[in-house]
Amino acid sequence: MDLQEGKQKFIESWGKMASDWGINRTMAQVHALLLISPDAISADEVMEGLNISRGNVNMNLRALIDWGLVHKKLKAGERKEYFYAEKDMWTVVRQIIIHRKKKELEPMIRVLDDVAGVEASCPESESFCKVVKDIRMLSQRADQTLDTLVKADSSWFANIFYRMVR
Amino acid sequence: MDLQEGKQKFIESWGKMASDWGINRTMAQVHALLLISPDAISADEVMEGLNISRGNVNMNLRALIDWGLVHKKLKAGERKEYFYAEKDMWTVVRQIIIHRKKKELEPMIRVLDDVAGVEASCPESESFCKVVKDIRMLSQRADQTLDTLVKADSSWFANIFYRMVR
DNA sequence: TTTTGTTTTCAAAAATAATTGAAAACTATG
DNA sequence: CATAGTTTTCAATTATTTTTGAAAACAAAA
Repeated sequence: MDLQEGKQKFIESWGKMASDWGINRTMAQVHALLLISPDAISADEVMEGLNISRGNVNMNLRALIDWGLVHKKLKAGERKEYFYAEKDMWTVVRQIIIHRKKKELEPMIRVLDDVAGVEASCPESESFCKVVKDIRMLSQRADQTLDTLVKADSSWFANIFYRMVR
Repeated sequence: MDLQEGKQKFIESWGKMASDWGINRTMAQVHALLLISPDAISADEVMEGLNISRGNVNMNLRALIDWGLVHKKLKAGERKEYFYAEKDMWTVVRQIIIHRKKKELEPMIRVLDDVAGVEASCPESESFCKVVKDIRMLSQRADQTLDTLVKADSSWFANIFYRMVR
């Protein structure tokens, strides 16, 4: 496998994984392309690199910036904008956690809190109340843990998995 | 909020969360319905409960059984099949981890291993090799950790988050 | 074997999500 | 202010995913 082929495979695979996880495939491919670019590149270069339209590139770069995974760079004396990816993988993981937690876990917890109000009438539906209680507890634990995780620093992160399994 | 409303909200919310995570919304709603049903129910009851077609119910029950989240129950003297959800949340989490790890993380790791072969020619693309190396290491760590997790028992699981954040 | 109740399949239809591309909106510069 | 380079928007199109429903397959009982 040569370098070009390897890059291609990496981009495709990153996109596939993302779409399995509910993230737009193209967004992940733009991310992958930037991750493996030594320098910041322009929207035109992304268009060309992935064969996608200008509008698509613009929207996905915007989303990536919103997720904190990509940054803008302005080159002196040039009007064009350049983009580069955050390459520190701990920061990438942290940003993804922050983003998805806010958009997905937190709303879920709010619903579970609401629904838990029904628990007053629990005896009449033990099954429902038990499930809500269990999932709610699990979600809250996850929420707390993720909060701690995102506040942790890189070296702590490097050890976390090791600590978990020891 | 009354019980009926609470159940409805729970089913919708579970479905929404699932589709955010790349899981078919209806599959999750069938799962939610079974989770909050005190007894095993038939495909007809699922059809009626969620207003979906027989084919859809059949396919999603099948998928849930494949994921190890739902089981079949045959009642003596009846030809109809009944279904009930696994209610132990640790088992639910474990089954989801097993399933998604096998279908998504492991193929990704295989691609990264392949692509890492390019590393031989690394000096000519430091950026690419560095990213692949970092993601590969991260994925392998996650893989090992998840293996340990799925082998762990329920009480261990109950403590894991606590241990992580202490 | 035939009938009847039930599950399964899968091509076609519907619903949802992503993409395009051209026009509008910006914005630096002359 | 006007021009030109660039980014942004978004209605229309295209692609993908999900759902339907009727027919086929299956299996227990008559």
